[in-house]
Amino acid sequence: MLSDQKEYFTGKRQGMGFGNVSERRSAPPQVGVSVVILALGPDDMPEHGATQAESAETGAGTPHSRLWLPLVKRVRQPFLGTWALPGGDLRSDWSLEQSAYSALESTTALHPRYLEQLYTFGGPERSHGGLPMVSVVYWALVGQAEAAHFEDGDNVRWFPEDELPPLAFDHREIIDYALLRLRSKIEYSDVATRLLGPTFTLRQLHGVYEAIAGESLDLANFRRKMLSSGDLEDTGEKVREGRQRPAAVYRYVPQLPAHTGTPHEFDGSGIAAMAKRNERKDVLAALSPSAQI
Amino acid sequence: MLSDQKEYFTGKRQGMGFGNVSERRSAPPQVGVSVVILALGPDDMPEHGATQAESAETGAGTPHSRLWLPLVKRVRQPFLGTWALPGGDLRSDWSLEQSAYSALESTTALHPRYLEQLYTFGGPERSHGGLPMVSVVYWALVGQAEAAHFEDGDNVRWFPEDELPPLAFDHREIIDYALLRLRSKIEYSDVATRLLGPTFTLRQLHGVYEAIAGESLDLANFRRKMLSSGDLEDTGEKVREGRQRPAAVYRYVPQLPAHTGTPHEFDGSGIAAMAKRNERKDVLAALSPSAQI
DNA sequence: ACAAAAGTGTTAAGCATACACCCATGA
DNA sequence: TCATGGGTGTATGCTTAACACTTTTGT
Repeated sequence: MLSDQKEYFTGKRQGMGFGNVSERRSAPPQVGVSVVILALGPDDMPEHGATQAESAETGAGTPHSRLWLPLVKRVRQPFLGTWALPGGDLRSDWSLEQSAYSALESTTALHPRYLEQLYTFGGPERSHGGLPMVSVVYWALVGQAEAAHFEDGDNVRWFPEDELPPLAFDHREIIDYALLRLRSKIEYSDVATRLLGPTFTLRQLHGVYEAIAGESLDLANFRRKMLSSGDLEDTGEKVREGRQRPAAVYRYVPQLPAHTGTPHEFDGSGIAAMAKRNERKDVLAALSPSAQI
Repeated sequence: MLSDQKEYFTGKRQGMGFGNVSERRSAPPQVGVSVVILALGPDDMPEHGATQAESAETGAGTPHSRLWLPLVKRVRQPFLGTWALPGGDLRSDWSLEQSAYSALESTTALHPRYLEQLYTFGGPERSHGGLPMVSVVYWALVGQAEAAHFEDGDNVRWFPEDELPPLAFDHREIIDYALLRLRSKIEYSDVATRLLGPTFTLRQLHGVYEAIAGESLDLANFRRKMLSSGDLEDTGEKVREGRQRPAAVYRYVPQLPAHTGTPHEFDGSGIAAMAKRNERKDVLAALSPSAQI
């Protein structure tokens, strides 16, 4: 990741004079932040109409959208030229969340609808010749509309979750873990809504669940379960996705603003500050998760 | 942006002399590790026999054991003299888990039966005049027998979870979060067994669940549920706790060695290394969790 | 009218809960 | 033989899952 490479060179340049290997080994590690950014891919975007119909024909394959994530190409050793997670430094005058938000924003120009600490990775085996590095990793969800821009930059490119290139450091395992967390969390949390826009039809939400869970869910029961949760509010609008009967459009309105399982997330204060700093108040409103551990 | 950031920080670090407050604020924070250590308290230790019977008489109060945790008294500013979580430095030649294990062991001389990363805390608001600090926090469970020693040292003391003294920094919130995680995890994981010894009766296990969940569970149903999980193996032994019929003794034997929700825990390799280093192989065997996220 | 998707109803199976009951043991 | 905890049986209610069915819309 970027921060890994950076620290590597920082150590070299700064001339701290590591006398030998053992001295360097026992020195405290550097810290950085990385982000696994997830968004629904363009495969079966309902907007694209035709794709939807023909993919439904396919017997065996799942006609679901896939998850995509942006990676950045490393411009330094180790792993020069290899794809890696977006990352950056930890600033001590920012919260961890803010640092993660900043890393996300500066590499992808996206604004997440969800941001949560994933895990902190460390240990000697992940340096690969660089300086020892502890990475506080966050994972983020980006809404459909935002992610639709999908402007692959020169050093940033989106990849589907199941067709990842070789990755630097232990970033492959980190991504796998993020996907695991997402798949786990979708069953008892509201994260699915964060991959769509602020409003959505039940069929869209159903599609997200199926895409992420990887199994097909009875639409009728899904509908009932969702509606009985009381967290979906009918906007009154109707939208036609295909050529048939229009579907009701819902908005996610958490009834009990419970915690997500991580501290700091009772409110989105960290995000709020970030959003404010960047004059994007809408992000603020979108980020008030409600779920259980 | 990232490269801007990098140069920025590189320049700052090089001199090592932080000129003023704003420069110090933007410098990268230090990293450390802390541990929330939990064990069942001596309140209603089944071994003590008599206590068990009389506490059952008490109508309103819960006769359950309480959770206790060891705290250390700070010998530096800020918060000099205040109780705080055990902690230590991160060594770059150790895994995070090993560093946590080491911090735990060196302050309490205990060997945990469970160790898992809790969360990483950071941000400017937690310094309180000290250096900016990022704390990778682990939580640990210690078995009944181990914890029974309970030798309060000069600077280490055990406190019951519901009678904590004022704590340094944000350690109170950290502990609360650890308890939240424990209470959440006990419902779908095997963590309860880690608070007892390697073998236990169903009644003992039931007691742990009640103590942690805070609600009373039907013993008959609890028994069925546990046995039907297939993770309990009858050792064939019988033990009398009171003066009545002896109870069967079980051992926890996870059927599917699934993951706990955190990476690195698929095996207890980090712990294994630590245990080996300290010539305590039994710890190794005890640490192979099986649960879900 | 027909096709396709939106949306509702109905029933069976499974699981959790409550609690009645029998069994084993020492005093 | 009695008290106490160990251990089993069973009825009830709720949730889940499966799928048949009705409704709405554009063609």
